[in-house]
Amino acid sequence: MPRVSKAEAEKNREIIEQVSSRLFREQGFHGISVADLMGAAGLTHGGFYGHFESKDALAAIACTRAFEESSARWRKRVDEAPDKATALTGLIEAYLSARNRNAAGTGCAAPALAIDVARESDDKPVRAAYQTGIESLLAILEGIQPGDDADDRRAGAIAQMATLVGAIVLARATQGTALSNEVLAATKSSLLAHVAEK
Amino acid sequence: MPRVSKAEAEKNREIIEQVSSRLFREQGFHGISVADLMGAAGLTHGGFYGHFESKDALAAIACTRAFEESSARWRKRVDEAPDKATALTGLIEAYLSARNRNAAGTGCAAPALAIDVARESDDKPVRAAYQTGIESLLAILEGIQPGDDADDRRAGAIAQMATLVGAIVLARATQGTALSNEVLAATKSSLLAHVAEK
DNA sequence: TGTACATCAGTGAACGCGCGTTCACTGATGTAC
DNA sequence: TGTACATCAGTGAACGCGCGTTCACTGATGTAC
Repeated sequence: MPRVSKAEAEKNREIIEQVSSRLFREQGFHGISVADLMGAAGLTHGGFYGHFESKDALAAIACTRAFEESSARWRKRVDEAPDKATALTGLIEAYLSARNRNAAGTGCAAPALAIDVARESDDKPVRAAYQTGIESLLAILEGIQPGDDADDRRAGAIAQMATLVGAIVLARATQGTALSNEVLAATKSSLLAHVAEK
Repeated sequence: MPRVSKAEAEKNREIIEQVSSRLFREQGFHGISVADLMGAAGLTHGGFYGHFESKDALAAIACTRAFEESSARWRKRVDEAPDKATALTGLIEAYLSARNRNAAGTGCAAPALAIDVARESDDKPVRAAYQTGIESLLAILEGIQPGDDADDRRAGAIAQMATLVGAIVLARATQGTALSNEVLAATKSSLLAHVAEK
């Protein structure tokens, strides 16, 4: 069924991006092919280059979308919380849940794409997209840190981010073992204790 | 030059494993080919299956070796330190250095292979190798934690491990930017402050 | 509003390429006498 | 110690396959009149 309406073509592009954002997080940039991505979007592979310049270009777009998803979810949580401390503890608990560990495709982009991005060469567009994404998550975390000193809040947010990302990465690598649950539990209680102290 | 002596063949196998351990950490299990691994070891690709059953089998061996390298380095540091507290702070500082971030191939296997391992299916031999490796690093970290309660020491070691791994993963994904250095610095001072409190 | 036709979103075959793995072959090693 | 020969570590061509990307083609869409 060739020559679809302009509105439908735009919808198709939207679906490709959405599906890619999920599948790249699950399987990595090189773990899923253009043909599989297009197939998951209900299309055939040939039409891909009508929508995107290259697979690399789509990777950057998908990376940006994945971070936007996470940012929106974080921001919503912060807005709905009665105060900053509640927002922070709620965010930590949700992040370090079995649910988030088990669903790399719909979970935070930071742990899901980190190593893929690290292995891409500096000029690949996905690197800039990743950095922008991390900064936007950090900005939210900074906003709910305790304390008056902005530098301290940023440093605290960065350290928390590292812990959250590391815990998910380790829990996923050991998924299915007792250690995996232990990682989530121990990290969660450490972070929450640290927050409670302040 | 076919039919090399038995001793030389064993040395070749050793070189392949060593080179693979480095290159897998740098580029991931699927980021480097059998032919490239053999080439890096000074051989041609055809001889590979005389040494290993499959690329997956080598991945598990290389993963184990990479963790053994890290464990040996950690243990040496602990043995040479005047006390546990010094060992722990020294280990944290070395781990979160630009040097370690820049050298994925010779650095700790935990952050380098985590996402690769997470994406392998459960029955792949590399998953067990990764878990064993993590446990051996955790055992060392547990041994230099402050406090009398063994459960607390284990939980503390796990949380520290998550933070160390997350910081390196994030620093590598943002390598070349100011944020990358910021991640190392902020995480280091957070961990060291936390240790000093105890 | 209806007709004629240019546009172009999507199709599927094809491109060159690199992958993991296999295999017939080579010739030095290791062994039996 | 020397000789004859079986062994087998390493070579390089070849296998089937999947990859990212290109392209001639199709036929509904969108537009000019």
